[in-house]
Amino acid sequence: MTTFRAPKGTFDLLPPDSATFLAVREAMAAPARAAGYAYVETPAFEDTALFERGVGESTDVVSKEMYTFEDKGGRSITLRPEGTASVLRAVLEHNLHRGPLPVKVWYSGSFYRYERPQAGRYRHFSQVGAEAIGVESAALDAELVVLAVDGFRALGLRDFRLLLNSLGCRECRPVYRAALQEFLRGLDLDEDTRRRVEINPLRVLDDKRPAVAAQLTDAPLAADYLCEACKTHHEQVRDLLGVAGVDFEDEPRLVRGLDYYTRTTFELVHDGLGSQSAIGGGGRYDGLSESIGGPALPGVGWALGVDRTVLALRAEGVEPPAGEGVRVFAVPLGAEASRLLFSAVTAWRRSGVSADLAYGDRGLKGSMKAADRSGASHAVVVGERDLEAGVAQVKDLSTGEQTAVPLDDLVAHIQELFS
RNA sequence: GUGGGUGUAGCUCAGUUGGUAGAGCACCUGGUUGUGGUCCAGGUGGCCGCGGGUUCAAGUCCCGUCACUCACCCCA
Repeated sequence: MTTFRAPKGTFDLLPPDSATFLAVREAMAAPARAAGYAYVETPAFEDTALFERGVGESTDVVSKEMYTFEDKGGRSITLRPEGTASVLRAVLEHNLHRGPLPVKVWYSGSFYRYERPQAGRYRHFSQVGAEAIGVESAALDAELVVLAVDGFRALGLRDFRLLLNSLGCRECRPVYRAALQEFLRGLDLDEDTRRRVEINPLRVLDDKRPAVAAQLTDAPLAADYLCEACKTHHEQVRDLLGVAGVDFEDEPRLVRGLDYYTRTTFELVHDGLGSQSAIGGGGRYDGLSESIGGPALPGVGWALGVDRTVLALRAEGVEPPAGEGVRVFAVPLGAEASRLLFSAVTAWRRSGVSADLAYGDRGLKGSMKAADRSGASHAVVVGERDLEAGVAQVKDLSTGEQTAVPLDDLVAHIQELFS
C-alpha cells in the first residue's frame, strides 16, 4: 500500500487478467488485418480544435468530457476522446487520400473522457478501431460491420446484437431534423432536454428516461425521410449483411453521440453488461473531412471497446485464454549450480523454449513449490551431488518421474523435448 | 453534474446490547539435513478509509469528508 492510487476512473491491468486483455485486443484486430487494413498510430493528444470541429461542439463528448489543457507553449491540447478524427487528420496531413483508395487502416490505443465512472465506463479506456476512407461504397460499410462481428464471434462471444440505422446525408438530414424538431417542441420536456431539441434534436430520440421515451413513440423517424440515394445505399448495406450471414436489427431510433455520422450508423450491444451496453459502434462520416478543413472525402469506420469486451466475455462465462506460463523451471542449489543453470536457461530462451528459474536462497522445497506454480511441465534440479556426478535431474512435474541427464547434454535434451 | 449502496489483513468476509480485532483463502517457514501438488503445525501481515464529536471506553453511536461502486446523463 502506498499513498498513491490509480486516478479516479482508471484501473490497473494485472496478471492474470491482463493476458485476457491482450488476447481480446489481438482477436478484435485480426479480421481487419486479414481484410487489408494497415496499422496506424497517432498521438494520444491533439489540437483541441480538431475534436471541437470534428466531433462537434454540441456533443457531450466535446462540451463536457474532454481532458483539455494548455501546454507550456500556450497551445490548447486535448487528450483524444476518440480515434476517428485523429486518423482522418493524419490521412489528410500526409496525403494518403491521394494514393490508392480506399485508405484502409486500423488502430489500437488508449482514449480519455472525463465522465463519472461506472460499470464498463472509465476515464481511461482502450479501443480497437478501423476506418475505410475515400470511397463511398456500401460494400465498405458492410465489410466493416462484418469484420467487427467476426472479431467478437472469434472470441466466443454470443449474446450481442447488431443495431443498424441510417441518419441520411446533407440533402435529406436537414429536412428530417426540422420535422423532428417540430415534433419535439410540442412535448413536455425539462429545460435541458428542450435546449437539446434546439442544438441536437436527434440526440433526444435516444433518451432512455421513461418520462421522455413514452412521448417519443410517434416521433418521426429518419428512415421515412431518406433521399433516394441514401435509401439505396442503406438497402445495399442491409443486403450485403444478409449475404455475409450477419443478423441485424433495424433500430430507427439509434443515434450516436458524435456529430460526424451520416447514413449508416450501427452499434453492437451486449445484454450482460449493465447499463453501459455498447461494446462497439461506428458508421459513415462523409462530412467529417470537410469539417476539419479537408476536401470532400467519404469515410466509414468503427471502434470496439476492449475493456467492455473483456467484461462481456466474463458475463457470458467464456473461458478467457489462459496466461502463457513457462515450460521449464530451473532449480539450482548453490552458487556453482546457479551459474550453470543461468547459462542453460538463457540458451533455452534464445532457442524459443520459455524458461524461468528459482532466485535467491529459497531452499529446495520452496523452489519446487515455485516450479509447480510457474506452470512449467518440467523442472531441472542441479545441486552439489549432481555437479559431482556431472548430471542434472530433469523432473516431469505431472508424473513426478525424474531422470538424470548428463550436464553436457542438458541444453539439447530440453530443446529436443519441446521441439 | 445528480441520486442510491459500500468502506475491517493481499483477497472474500465475520465482529452480538459500545469494553481498543477474528476466520477462510493467499503468502513465508517447518514437519521431509536434496524434491512441488495433498495433509499437519507455526508465522508475517490491520492508524477497523480519513477527520471531528458523544462516552470512563468507539470497528460499533452522531456529524463531516474522501474513496470505491451502481444508476441517471452519455458512450467504447
